[in-house]
Amino acid sequence: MSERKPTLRERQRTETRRAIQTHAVRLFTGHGYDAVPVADIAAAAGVSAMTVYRHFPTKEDLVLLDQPTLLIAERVAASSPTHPLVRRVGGALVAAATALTGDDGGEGAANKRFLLDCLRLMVSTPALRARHLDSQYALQQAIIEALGHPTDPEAAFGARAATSACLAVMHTALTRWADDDGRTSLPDLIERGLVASFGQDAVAADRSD
Amino acid sequence: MSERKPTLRERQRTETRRAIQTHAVRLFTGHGYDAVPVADIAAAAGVSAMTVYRHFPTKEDLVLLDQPTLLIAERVAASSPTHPLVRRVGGALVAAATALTGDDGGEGAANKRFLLDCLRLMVSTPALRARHLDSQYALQQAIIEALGHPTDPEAAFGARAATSACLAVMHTALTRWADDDGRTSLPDLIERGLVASFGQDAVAADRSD
DNA sequence: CAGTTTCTGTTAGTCACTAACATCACGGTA
DNA sequence: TACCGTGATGTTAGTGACTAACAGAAACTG
Repeated sequence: MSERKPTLRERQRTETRRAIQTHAVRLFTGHGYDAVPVADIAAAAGVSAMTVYRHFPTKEDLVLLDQPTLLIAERVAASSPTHPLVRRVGGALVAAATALTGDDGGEGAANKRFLLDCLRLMVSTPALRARHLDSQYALQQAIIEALGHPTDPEAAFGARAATSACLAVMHTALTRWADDDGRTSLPDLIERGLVASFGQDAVAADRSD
Repeated sequence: MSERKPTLRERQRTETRRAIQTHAVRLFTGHGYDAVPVADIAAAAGVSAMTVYRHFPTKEDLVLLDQPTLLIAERVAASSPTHPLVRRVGGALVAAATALTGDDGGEGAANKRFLLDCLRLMVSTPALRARHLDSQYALQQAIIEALGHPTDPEAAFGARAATSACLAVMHTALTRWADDDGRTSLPDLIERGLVASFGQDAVAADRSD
C-alpha cells in the first residue's frame, strides 16, 4: 500500500524468481530433492542455471521458507517480563503462527499449499531438515535479544536454553502440521507441544499474550 | 574386555581411520573447515582421497561425534514412567554426560581435548552445526521408543515435543561447554539448562534417576 | 603355499557452486 | 526519439565434494 512503482524490471525479476521456485518445489516433490539437478529446474523455468543461483544462493534455499523473525521478536519484546521465559517465547510463537496461518499470510489457499509442500520436503530431506534447524539459530538469537540483555551470564544461558527448547517444540509442531497436511490448527499444535513440555503455566489461559 | 581378536587388518584400519580424523580436525581448526579440501587431509594422513571417503561417508562426518544413543536410550527406558517426560529424558541426558565426561569415556585427557575441538568446529561452522542438529533426530527417535509406545497419538506428539525440547537444551549446554573450553561441568550445565526451561521439578533432587 | 577376501589407489564422471566476461533489454535523459 | 548507464541474463571455465568401476597389493584361510 505504501510503495507504488513496480518497474518492469522489478516485476520481471519477481516473476522469474517465483517461476524458478515453483518449478523447483514441483520437481522436488515429484522426483525427490536429491534426484533433481539445478540444471533441470533452470530448464523447466526457462532460464539458465546461473540465473537460478543469482536468485537463490544455494539449492537448499529454493525450499527454505524465511521465518517471520521480526514478527516473533516484536511479540517477545512486547511480552510481560514477569512471565516465565517459556511463556513469553511460546506465546510469541503461537501468536505468530496464528497471524500467518489465520489470514493466509495475505494470499490465498495456494500459498498454504506451497508452504505445506515446502514443509514436507523439509521434513523428509535430511539436507533441508538440517538447514532449517540451523536457520532457527538466527531466530533464536533475535528472540534472546528481544528478551532483553540480562547482565548475569548465568541468566543469559538460561534464556538461550529455554528459547532453544521452545523453538524445538515449534519445529515438532511444524512437522506434525505437515504430516496432517495442514488440517490441524498450527497454533493449537504449538500450544499443545508447549504444554506437554513445560506444563500448563507455559501458556496463557486465554491466549492473550 | 569381551572381544579379543584385533586382527592385523582391523588394527590397521582403525589406525588409518584415527589418523585421518586427527589430521582433519587439526587442519580444520587451523585453517577453517571450508578452506581445507578433502585432498589435503588425505595427503596429510598419507592416503588417497578415496580412502578418506571409504572411512567417512562425507567430509562432515570427519568432525561429527557419534552420540551415545544406546547409553541414553537405556537410561530413559529404565526411568520411572511416573515421572514427567522432561525429567525422564533430562535425567538420562545428565547421566550420560556424567558417564562420558566423568571418567573421560575410557581414555585420557587427550580424548576430551579432541572432543572439545570437534565441538568448537561444530558450533562455528554452519554446515557442521546443521548436520549435528539433524543427527539429534535419530537420537530423538531412539528416546521416544525408549519412553514406550503410547497408543494415543496425542500423547505421542507430546513425547516428541518434550524430547526435542530436552535435546535442544542439551545442545545449548554443549555449546556453552565448548565456549568454556570444558572448564564447567557438562552435567551441571545440562541440569541448569533443564531447570531454566522446565522448572525445578524437571530434575531429581539428588540426581539419582 | 594357493585361493579368497579386504583394503587401497586410479581414473573418469556427476553435480553444486563461483568467477569473469559478453550481451542485451530496460530506464532515465537530452 | 535517439542515447547511454545500469542491471539482469547467458556462456565458459574452473574448484571441490562425492560416486562408480576397475586393478593391484596386502592379509586372512586352509
